[in-house]
Amino acid sequence: MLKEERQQTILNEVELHNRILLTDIAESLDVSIDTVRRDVKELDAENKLKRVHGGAISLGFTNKNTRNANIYALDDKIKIAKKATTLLKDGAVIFIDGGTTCLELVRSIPDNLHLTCFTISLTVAMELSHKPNITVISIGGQVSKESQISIGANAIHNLSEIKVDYSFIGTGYVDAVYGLTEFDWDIVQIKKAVIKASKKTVLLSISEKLNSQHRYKTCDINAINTMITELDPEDSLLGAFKNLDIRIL
Amino acid sequence: MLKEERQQTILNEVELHNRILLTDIAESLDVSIDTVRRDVKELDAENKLKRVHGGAISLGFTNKNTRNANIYALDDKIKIAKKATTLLKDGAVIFIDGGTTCLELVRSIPDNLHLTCFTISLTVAMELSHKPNITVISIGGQVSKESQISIGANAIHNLSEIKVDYSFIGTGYVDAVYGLTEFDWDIVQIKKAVIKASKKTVLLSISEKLNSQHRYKTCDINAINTMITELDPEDSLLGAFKNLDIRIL
DNA sequence: TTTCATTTTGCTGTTTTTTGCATTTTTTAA
DNA sequence: TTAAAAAATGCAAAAAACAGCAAAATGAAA
Repeated sequence: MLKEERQQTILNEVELHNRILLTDIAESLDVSIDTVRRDVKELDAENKLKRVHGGAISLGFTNKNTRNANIYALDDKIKIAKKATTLLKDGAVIFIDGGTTCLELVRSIPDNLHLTCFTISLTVAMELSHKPNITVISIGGQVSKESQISIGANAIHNLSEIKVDYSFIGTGYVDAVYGLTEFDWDIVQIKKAVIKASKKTVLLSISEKLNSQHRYKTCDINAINTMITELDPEDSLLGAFKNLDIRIL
Repeated sequence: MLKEERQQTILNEVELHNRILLTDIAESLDVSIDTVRRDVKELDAENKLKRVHGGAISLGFTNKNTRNANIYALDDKIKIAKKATTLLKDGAVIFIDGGTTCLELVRSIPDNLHLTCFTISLTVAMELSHKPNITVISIGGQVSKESQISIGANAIHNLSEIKVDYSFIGTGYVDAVYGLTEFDWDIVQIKKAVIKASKKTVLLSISEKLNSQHRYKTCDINAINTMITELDPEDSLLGAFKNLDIRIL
């Protein structure tokens, strides 16, 4: 077998599976592991793949890392945000949660819309304040170091005194059976308060979060009036949510 | 499983759910917790995520917007901030105003100091939340578009229910005779509430603002306990403040 | 075909990396 | 303050990488 041919095979495998093990390749090509190692070393030098301990991975796979510098799955989140803006009516009073998806919603709000927006998120409040025609009201409270949102009794109390037309919330995990769940107890408490303070609740979630769950429960899935993902409403992934009393966008 | 692959999975989970537990990851990837811990340590060193006790959180959440590009008279403000930190005692409960000088104060707070900080400023709250050992409480209210601080009746009411050891405030204009004045009516109202909520009030102001005044009055100069400028306390520019009941730093 | 220089390959022993475990120290939360 | 959880530390086994070497393959020229 020619060296060129062998290296091409290695590249193929890498592109196909995003990663390979040197031992696997050596076995399947029936050459010594040293040969494969040297091949991979060369291919790495030619920037055809990335050499790692024990194998190699495709460049496309690692480049994801640099895109992470911005926002994970940004395209999907923009798609969701766009759909969510269709629910916004001029003059409405709404609540917007923290998180990157909700931040995209803020950025997608048309400039001509007059809104009153409540939020617990410092980042969202900041972004909203740059928008014209929007009255921003921040809900005070202890600031969570991780997520930079107001949590705790004070925030919950403040929420108990308002009633918004729509709330747009994210979630850590969502499942058709187990409902909305979170990693963090405090976050669950605040989200419960948000839902209670809303006439209608809209869940924004990328499809990757569907069918996942965690420790603490925010609410049953039917506490949500509308669910928005980046998928087409008819997508089979949303099947489990179809027969529930939820509007899917 | 390759190390790179594992780390990519960890990053994915972090980006997806904003935070993860090391134990969860260890279980789902079927590796020891030590391995996950080391991975997260590396990823943190590469600034791909933020390592926290027990897990990791996404940078998207905590990433500070480094658009604090050109602050006017930054050197002076840093000087003032440094002086102000000498007033901070471990365990104190303080209020920090908005504005760039106060922001520098936040940045100057030593990491070993334990403080409870109230603020009406979104920016200050954000910056404070990156500091260890500091409990941050944001005062909610309508968000002023210009200054990104909470104003209005709600914010004032919230302030009426607290009493802090020290408040560190800025001002638009300050004069030995006319006291602290502002351009903006709403700001004056909120500052009055802040002063009322403080045992002691510290004014941070660059010397350029001395001997200037404007339309609306916040308070008389003797409502201030300590005034800090970038000047030497003996500087002749501070002469007009010398004979008043103010400590000058 | 033979010869000879060059490249490629596989093997050996050594070094480095990775990983899991046990123990100690630190952090966190009650 | 104390008890539990997590992090740090040191260690050892296993896997992989490396370096050097010699055999094998290749290719060009005689």
